[in-house]
Amino acid sequence: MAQRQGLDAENVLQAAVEMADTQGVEGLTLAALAAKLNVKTPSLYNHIKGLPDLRTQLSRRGLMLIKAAMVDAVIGKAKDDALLAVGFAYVDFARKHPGLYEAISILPDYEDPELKEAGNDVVFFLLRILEPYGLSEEDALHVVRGFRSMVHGFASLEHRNGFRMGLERDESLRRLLQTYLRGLRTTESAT
Amino acid sequence: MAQRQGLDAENVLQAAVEMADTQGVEGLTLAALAAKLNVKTPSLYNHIKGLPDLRTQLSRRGLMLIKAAMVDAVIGKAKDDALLAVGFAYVDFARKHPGLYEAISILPDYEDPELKEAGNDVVFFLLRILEPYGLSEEDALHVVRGFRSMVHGFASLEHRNGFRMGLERDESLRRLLQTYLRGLRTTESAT
DNA sequence: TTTACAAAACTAATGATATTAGTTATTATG
DNA sequence: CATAATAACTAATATCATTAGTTTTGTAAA
Repeated sequence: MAQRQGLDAENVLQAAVEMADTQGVEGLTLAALAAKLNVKTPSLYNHIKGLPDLRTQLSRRGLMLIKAAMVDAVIGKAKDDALLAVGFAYVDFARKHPGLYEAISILPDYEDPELKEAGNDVVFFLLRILEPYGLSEEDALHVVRGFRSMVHGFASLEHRNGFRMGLERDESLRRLLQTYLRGLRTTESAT
Repeated sequence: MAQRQGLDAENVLQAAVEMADTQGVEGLTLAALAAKLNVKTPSLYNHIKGLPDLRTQLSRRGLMLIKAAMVDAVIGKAKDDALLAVGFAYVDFARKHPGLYEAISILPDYEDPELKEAGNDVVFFLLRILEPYGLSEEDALHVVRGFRSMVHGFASLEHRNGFRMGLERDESLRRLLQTYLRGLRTTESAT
């Protein structure tokens, strides 16, 4: 016994991601993770600080990946096309990585500086997409909040089986975003 | 010892609501709840089936109360005014009862029939508010999904401290809903 | 090649939690 | 007043996370 399994921090995080995506964040326990890695639970502490730390790492990784997906989606697109693509990329990420998405949205540690920065990154990214609209800074920030609310709300409800009617879900998202964007065109900023 | 505390199911649920609203759903443990009620942990099992059951009850109670708040908010209002009021009632409920709101949105038991019904109730309520718009049934259902996504997303992000810019949050919500509603006015259903 | 050190795994122990079984005490009812 | 229902209790078990201290293993230096 005591065969080395060649674990390292990245290894463990990878396994945690898989486990979260299949079992949900609730189901990600150190006991189960250790079993998956053919190791006793305390051995994990050579690679992570503990469960809260692991969850924070999960959030960071998730935020990094979802931002990458949004950046990728927007290549070669501008204005409404770009925003629509970003919205779908966001929701698709949540579909493909439910565990990571939970980790993002549950946000174990509000004060983690890396998480704060990654969050701000996303906001700045959205602001840049909004540049061509020529909004004031304040207006743009409100729009960013609105956009985040829409896509997060949609992804979150969908994840929880909140949409039970037999109705195309992609179509619902498309209409939501397009209706909002249409409203934006006919806007005089505040009412 | 063994003084009766006069507990019953409603009592225990009330205490659980308070604890969830102050400590968060995570912080609601049977051990802490029992301590708050001056009772040993196993005594709680005379009034609840267990922790999962308690959480389900919390969800049911939350859904009931948030629907009541929305119904109340809409009295004497119609169309855009009504929808705006409902949106604000929803978000305000989440602000006043963060624990109950968490319980609603985490949805411990997808399959609980009472929860299903309460969820459908909310959808039907929204559909009735949409009646004056004269939408087709399909269009209306998409709008309901959109509306729920917006208000849930907003409430959820706000709850998680997702809005860190120093910007009026009520104003962000107002603009989000109004922009969407404006888009709805200029719509030809599908694109 | 051998030795020595760092790191990875282990065992053992502790403390929190939920849950179940079985017991005692209290209250209400016949 | 007696009895039955029930609310509370104690004791026990199982699952977690976590810490301390030990053993093993791999690697790098002598």
